[in-house]
Amino acid sequence: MHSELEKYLPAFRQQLNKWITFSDEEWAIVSQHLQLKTLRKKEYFTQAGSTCKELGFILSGALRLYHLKDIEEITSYFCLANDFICSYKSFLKQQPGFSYIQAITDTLLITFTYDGLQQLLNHPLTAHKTERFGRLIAEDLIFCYEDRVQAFVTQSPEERYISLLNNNSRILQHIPQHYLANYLGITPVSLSRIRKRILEPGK
Amino acid sequence: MHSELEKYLPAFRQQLNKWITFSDEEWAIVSQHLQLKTLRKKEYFTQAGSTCKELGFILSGALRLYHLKDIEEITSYFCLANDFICSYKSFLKQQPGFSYIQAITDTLLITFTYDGLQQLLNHPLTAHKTERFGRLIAEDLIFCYEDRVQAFVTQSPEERYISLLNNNSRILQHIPQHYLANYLGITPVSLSRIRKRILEPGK
DNA sequence: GAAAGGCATTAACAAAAGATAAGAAAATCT
DNA sequence: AGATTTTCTTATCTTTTGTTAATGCCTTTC
Repeated sequence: MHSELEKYLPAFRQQLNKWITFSDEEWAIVSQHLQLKTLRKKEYFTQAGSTCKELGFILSGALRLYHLKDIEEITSYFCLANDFICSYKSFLKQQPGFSYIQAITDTLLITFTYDGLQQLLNHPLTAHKTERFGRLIAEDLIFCYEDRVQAFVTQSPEERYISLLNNNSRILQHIPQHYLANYLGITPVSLSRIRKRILEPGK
Repeated sequence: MHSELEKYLPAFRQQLNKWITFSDEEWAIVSQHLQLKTLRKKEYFTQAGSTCKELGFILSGALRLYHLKDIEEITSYFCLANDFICSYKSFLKQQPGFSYIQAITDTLLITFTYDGLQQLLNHPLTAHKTERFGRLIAEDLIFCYEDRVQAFVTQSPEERYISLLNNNSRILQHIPQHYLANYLGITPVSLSRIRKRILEPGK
């Protein structure tokens, strides 16, 4: 039986080589626990109050992670193609989380379920590499957070926006400005002013 | 031969149970790779430009992590007793980092060297648990960063200070205010004003 | 014990950000 | 295409923060 999923497996396996390389034998086991998931624009990967049951890898599309403050949605992160996406605390502790993860555009993902991952962590043939894989993914996220916290601590909102322009312009494409403003820790109105300041250096 | 280190091993092993429990046999191997390290106030655990060679666990004392912006020191994090401390990116990639980690008070640590940890990761008796231990430590750090980034994105400096008072007052003791101000992403002058606003709600 | 340096507070001013509202531009829907 | 949201910009006003500098307190140092 050949599924839609199989079309994407080789590309996914290729991407995983950034972290870990599975042998054919190992891959046969790992790939049993993979699923394909499609999200239409505005659909949710996970929501506050529910437990995140999957770790996703984005084949195409974009997602945003947000929280509610009072009744306002505040976007704190974006994930694009070839990123992993997860409400980590909720997923790893298997307890209800506080994050919403929503598709910004139609999105295609490959997912591990929590149970599938536990099986891989306990299977003698895959335990070691899966454990290492989990560690490496977690470490990558730490590097990312280190940079992000450092930006908040050492830079002004304007400086943060400029470095986003220079270093991460991938994020800027296709993402509404008011989400970006949240990401930078400011209001949409303020981001608009910063943009104007940068574009009109005279005056 | 009995060393100073041995005095602290049982307490350390006890603390590690939060993450992972080593059998006596495993512990015999793990403990071979541990070292005791003392830092006097203002001494460095690691410095920018050099590669962080150790992962430390704080038995007593306090450290701050800071970066240089221009010529100014900006404190982005604190670690206290029973925390792990490391310049993670530099340590994990074994490449020169950009962080200074300095003792705020006299500090006592137990350390793993990078090489020691690699040996544990490759030793058949300890590989699996050490790999998992590394993953769990990394995950804890992620939970911590998740909260920190969310604070920057959803809260004003004043709100961040108030939640620090309520949730993390452990950090407030013994730590100079100008370091705290950096941690909150504001200037020391501004923190002083916030404190005044809170203490004098009238007016 | 006196001097020196570091640290928190306060003040005054400039710059930036938040809040609110209104209007323009763009995207979405039927 | 026309209509309806949604998003972005602009304007006004208030609040907060940054900057610089001065003061007083406390700790360290000799």
